[in-house]
Amino acid sequence: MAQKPAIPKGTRDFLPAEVAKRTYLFDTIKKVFRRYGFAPIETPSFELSTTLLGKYGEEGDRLIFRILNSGEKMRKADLEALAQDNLPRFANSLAEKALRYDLTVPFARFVVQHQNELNFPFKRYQIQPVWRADRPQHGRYQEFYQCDVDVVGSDSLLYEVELIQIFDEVLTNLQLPGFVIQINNRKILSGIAEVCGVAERIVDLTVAIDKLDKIGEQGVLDELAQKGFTETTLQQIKPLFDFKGSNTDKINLLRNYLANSEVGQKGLDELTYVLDTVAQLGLQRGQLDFEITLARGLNYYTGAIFEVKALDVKMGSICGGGRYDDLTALLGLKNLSGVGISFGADRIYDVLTELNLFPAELELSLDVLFVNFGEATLAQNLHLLKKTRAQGLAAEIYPSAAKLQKQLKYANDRKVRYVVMMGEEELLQDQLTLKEMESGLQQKLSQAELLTKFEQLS
RNA sequence: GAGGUUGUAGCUCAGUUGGUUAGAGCGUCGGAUUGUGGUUCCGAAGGUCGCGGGUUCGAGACCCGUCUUCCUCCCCA
Repeated sequence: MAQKPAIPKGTRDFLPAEVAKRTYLFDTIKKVFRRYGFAPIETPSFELSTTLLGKYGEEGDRLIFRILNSGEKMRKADLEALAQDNLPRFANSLAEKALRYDLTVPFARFVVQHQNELNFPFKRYQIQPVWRADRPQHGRYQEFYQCDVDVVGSDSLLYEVELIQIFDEVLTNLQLPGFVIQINNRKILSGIAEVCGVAERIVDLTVAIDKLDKIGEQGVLDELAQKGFTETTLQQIKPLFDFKGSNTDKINLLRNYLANSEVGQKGLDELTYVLDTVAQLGLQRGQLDFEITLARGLNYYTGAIFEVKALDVKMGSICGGGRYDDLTALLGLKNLSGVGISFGADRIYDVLTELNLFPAELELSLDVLFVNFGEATLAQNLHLLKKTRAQGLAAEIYPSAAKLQKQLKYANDRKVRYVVMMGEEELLQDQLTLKEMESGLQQKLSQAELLTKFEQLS
């Protein structure tokens, strides 16, 4: 009966010390977002299933958490579909709502719905949890926060540049020592598919190429062969494996390789512009790499694709993003291009923890503790406590006149900076004892002197 | 969704081929004569051995199921 309570797999509780770190992380991110002119919005944690389904590809649909219909709505269950073993249709009839899978699709819905209330280009940021019915692993959770910035209503490549600057600024501000911002362009990938004569199979092609790092050239070829790509196609793909060197080297090789692909050339133009502009402006700690094999990213990307990886840690991508030209069209609003990126807060948290990069002062939760010496001195302590709080310091008084030893141990555990001791001894001399916990030094002060000192702190 | 792996006090882990009241370190709490923490000394509390079945005279150890952990795929932040 009295079983130990538990939480679902892939979810976590956050203790005060963890929340302090997460707040620091979110605040650092928000500060940069605001500086680039983005304003926050929020959307519901669950959407209508029809809004989400079909936007993330087949795999994506599988990972969407569905919310079971309740009450009378359960009667809507499509038993016929079940009888026919059509599980997807049956599932849809059981759940007309679902937890959001990311923040981009709900944002697209938001834009379509509020198009007449928004000014374009519309720049928004959004920091909220998302849910995925994934199998948990290191750095993969079923509930995690994404921090998204997106612009819709402009196809200007200046926004690609701006978003790269945001990657660089946020991660630099978080003191991350090294990270690579990988960039590619969906149009280049389309060009490759076109040149190889498999334009309609771009997804299978790019998904396989994306694994080059992991499974090697032969692995990629094997996977493609297995998926039914012909030997001729494989031969046309092979040269790509040798496209190495600097960003410009790779672009030059592709210029030639994609000579007969209009869309491919367009992709290279876009990429070149972005790379050149960023190079002129310079980055702080980030390194911007054109990665031909970068193909991931959801199906709805149409232009630039981004992915960021932290150096020296075993962790998947910590950020992602890209341009999507047709996402709002799926929801009924055409000709509205958008581009955006997402910071994976929980993964970044894990990286910062592993590299020990959180500022130490985040642990300080209480500035001042007043020792409780009992009824006789309580009123005067409470008044001084009130004045201390009025100065903006976090202060409290111990709830009972426990032994001094215990009260100081509490102060120590709470990592309190100062302890004020104002008992009968001190009050007789119209003084108090201020103890600085870290050094252990104590001094006698008047109440006025104490408040003057505190004023300088806050 | 596929395959593998893990689960013993709050935490990190011991626990011999199944055999008496399941242990340690750390942490927590209490104490070491009057108002001084982080170091030391003494003491105490705390475990349905993830959960549910089964095998056995007997199971923390073996079997099955289930949940969870971590890993490899798939996919992704």
